[in-house]
Amino acid sequence: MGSRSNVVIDGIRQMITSGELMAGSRLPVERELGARLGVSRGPLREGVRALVVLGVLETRQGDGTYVTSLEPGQLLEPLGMLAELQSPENSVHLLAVRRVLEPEAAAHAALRISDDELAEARRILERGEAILSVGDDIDLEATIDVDTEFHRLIATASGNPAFAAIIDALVGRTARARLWRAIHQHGAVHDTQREHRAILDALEAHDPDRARIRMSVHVLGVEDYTERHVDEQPVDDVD
Amino acid sequence: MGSRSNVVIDGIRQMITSGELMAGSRLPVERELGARLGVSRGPLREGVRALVVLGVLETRQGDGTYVTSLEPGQLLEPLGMLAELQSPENSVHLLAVRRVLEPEAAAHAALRISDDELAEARRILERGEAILSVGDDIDLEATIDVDTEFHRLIATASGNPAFAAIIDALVGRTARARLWRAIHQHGAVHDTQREHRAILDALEAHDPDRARIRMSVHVLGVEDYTERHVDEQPVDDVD
DNA sequence: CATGGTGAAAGGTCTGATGACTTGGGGCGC
DNA sequence: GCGCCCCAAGTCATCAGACCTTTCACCATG
Repeated sequence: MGSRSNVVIDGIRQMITSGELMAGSRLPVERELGARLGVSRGPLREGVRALVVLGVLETRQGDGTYVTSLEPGQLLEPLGMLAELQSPENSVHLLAVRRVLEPEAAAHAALRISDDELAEARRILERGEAILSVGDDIDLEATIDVDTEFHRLIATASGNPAFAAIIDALVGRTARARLWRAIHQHGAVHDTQREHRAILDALEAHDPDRARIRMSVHVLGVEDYTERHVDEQPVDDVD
Repeated sequence: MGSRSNVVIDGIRQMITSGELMAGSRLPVERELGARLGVSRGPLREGVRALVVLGVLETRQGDGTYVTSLEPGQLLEPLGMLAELQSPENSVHLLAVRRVLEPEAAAHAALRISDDELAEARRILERGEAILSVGDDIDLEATIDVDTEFHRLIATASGNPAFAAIIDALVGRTARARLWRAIHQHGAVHDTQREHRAILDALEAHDPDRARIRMSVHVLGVEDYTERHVDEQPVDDVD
């Protein structure tokens, strides 16, 4: 096994679960922590860096190393990067998760969404309509942004940070450029906008059942497009 | 920003998304890769180690560094560790995710579960019944194992690796010792076993609707226990 | 042809030195 | 006395070099 740095990871993890380190706590200095775990600074830094990437620790140069808030949103953040590395065939599997989670999130959101959030959602969809009203030459990037923001807003409004974090990760760029190109080619961008509007209506009415169903239909449609166009050429756009 | 090692992570990630590195590919040697990314061995190793922990890379001493299969199960593995770091208040949020995902996974499993998997599920539940038949002095650890294995088997049998990976992570030790102690104190361990049996019946009948409902009820029950006992004393058991 | 040894190559670890950045306090000017 | 600036100590970030451990392939030997 890649031993020494795993010792570091396990050691720090146990220091947290045992309560010795709390959220926001500052860790001992590198040299001291290394001595305690029986490793030198090299492997120690490797382990710490890994936990930083996982969202468990946070280092501030010139200051020290701290435990993060350990909130779900923080810890599930790396999930986004992992979703991006998925091959198109697996996008179907990830969309299946969305199809289950997002309607539920929408239902929760319908019950507890605030007026401010509703106003924000309206603003997002108005931007979407402005983009579509220009005619044939649609700004695809902007359309994707609108879609992303709309879904994330609902996920957040659900009040469940775990929902929000997972949906956030899955709504991310996963095969999105290719997908939206396909949607655009089939003139379905207006359908998407209409579905978004229907979801918003349900949220405004604070009707969880309608919100759930509208969201289900919406994600199902996206899923259909994905399944139909898995075979198309890959688009390598770096972010 | 924690600069140099992030350069490494982004660099390797882009080498993968750009197709330069495929699943299973071998990376250049440390010194060469470091030279190419403009960093020395230290930060390079930090970045590589982080990607190893995320399940993206795999190092073999004396051999080289390779890209993993990049399958969802592989990449979502670290999710388990993150779930363990959650505070009890957040357990409710994680259980809400289970309540949504597991019934769907059970429905899928009902449609596609194999005879071998059904046999395995029966064996697991028989073990559970053996544990319960001894009388009052129930082996709680073994009971937790049975529960874990049963849920994971169904998640895997769903055929969706993303479902399986996320459920796997959430079914993990999250506040489980405390939870099961509460269930045991209320004499509800037999209820759990009975619910498991009902789920298995639905799977054997390949009836997705029944499987979904049975699983819903089961997880809902667990959720109730959790909500009722969040306030109890924490149990610090290291794995 | 099979088998065992041997060495090159790769990742793993340690050490020391240096740079970059943050923080807090002390000194200086007003 | 008050406030501002500057500096020095502490900390993480990086680099460089050396050595250890493990793996794999080639080759010599039986």
